[in-house]
Amino acid sequence: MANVRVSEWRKLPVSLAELCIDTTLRCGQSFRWKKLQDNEWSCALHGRILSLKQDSTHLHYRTIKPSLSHLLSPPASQRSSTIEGDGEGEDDDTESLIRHYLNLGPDLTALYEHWSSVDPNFKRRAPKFTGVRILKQDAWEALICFICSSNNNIARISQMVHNLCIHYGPLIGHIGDQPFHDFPTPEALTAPGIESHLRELGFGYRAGYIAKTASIVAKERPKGWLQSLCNPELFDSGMDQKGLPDGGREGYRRAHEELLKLQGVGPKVADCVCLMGLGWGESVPVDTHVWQIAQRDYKFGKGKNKSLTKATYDAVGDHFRALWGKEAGWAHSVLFAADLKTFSERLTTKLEVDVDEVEIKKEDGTVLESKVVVKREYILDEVKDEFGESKDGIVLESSRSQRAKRRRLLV
DNA sequence: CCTTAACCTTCACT
DNA sequence: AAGTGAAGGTTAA
Repeated sequence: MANVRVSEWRKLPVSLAELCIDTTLRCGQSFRWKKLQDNEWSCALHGRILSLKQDSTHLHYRTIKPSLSHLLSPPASQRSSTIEGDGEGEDDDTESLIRHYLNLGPDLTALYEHWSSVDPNFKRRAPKFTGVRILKQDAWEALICFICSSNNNIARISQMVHNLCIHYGPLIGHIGDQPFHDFPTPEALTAPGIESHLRELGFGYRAGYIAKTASIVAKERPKGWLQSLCNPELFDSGMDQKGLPDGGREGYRRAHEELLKLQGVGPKVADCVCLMGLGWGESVPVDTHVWQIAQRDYKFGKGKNKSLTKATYDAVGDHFRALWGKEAGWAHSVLFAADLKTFSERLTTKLEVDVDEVEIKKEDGTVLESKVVVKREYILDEVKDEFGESKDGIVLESSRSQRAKRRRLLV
């Protein structure tokens, strides 16, 4: 196998309120992280495989880098293994990469407090979704990933992105037999015949969008064009709404406008790129989920804003910017996460556990089998308007699958 | 400016 | 078991 350098585990002090990787890496803002083993997340970034895990007080990380020294390395007989120990010294830039990518600067606890103080709905929904941090992803990767996201679900988006990386991105290394590729460059995605190939790979109509957008970015835009749309200012505590215009700052509006000129990029995708790739905190992507949240909790969907037209789209964003302030898109992502089916189990709190003994008998009363069945009762924690019918807030089954599981037990 | 239909594919649910 | 609808939408008419 290839020579690689595996670093030791290192750690940064981070509380779960400031960052919860299990939520942040699954909430649909990034699509390449893989959970390989016991709560260890890995992804290829900037020429290395970065692995993360966390406990209640620290974020732990390590890297696997391809070794350049194999060109002049001693014969295998003189080495104990192909894996060398912690090769990095003081020149390791991994910590700064992590701080940047995970956007560890902002005081998330303070931000949650602010959003809670101005919005009772946020205050009610957010407690079970703490530690949701907006990542600073590569803008090009975010652009292509969110082009893939149209009319799609997170599982398939992740599969499509994986396919992109496998076929067009550079191989960085392996963990076990799992290959890790970095995200392909715009140039790589202008390869001849890429559209039909992507169609074969199951991208559907998005194949054309990706091919066209890659071509525009690689050939019709100056180098560094996408990065030039970035928010230049460092994060300031950002809780002042002063100086935040209705439609957001000028730089944000310009970035959004520029992105709309690409293929397969509408208002929602452009906002995702602005928020997660370009650092514009006031960007509020309004998708079907957020539209439903806006109707359910913020009185949208009536009168002038009956359907999600462009005008309504802007009105929803403006409403949230006025309510939450400069980092409105961040607050929006917390509520979005709270609405994902992936996390729906968190909305139900175990109320009690009943243990029943069930006997299976023949007609004559002979006991064939006796087993213990655990019956769970759930109460919806202050959320009484979704996830199943609630009777006085009490729901006997949290989901259909729960019901099916129990039926299986009883048979 | 608003409204519709078409667009690829997968998967859970009926 | 085949059919339907929705999944972090965008485009063209």
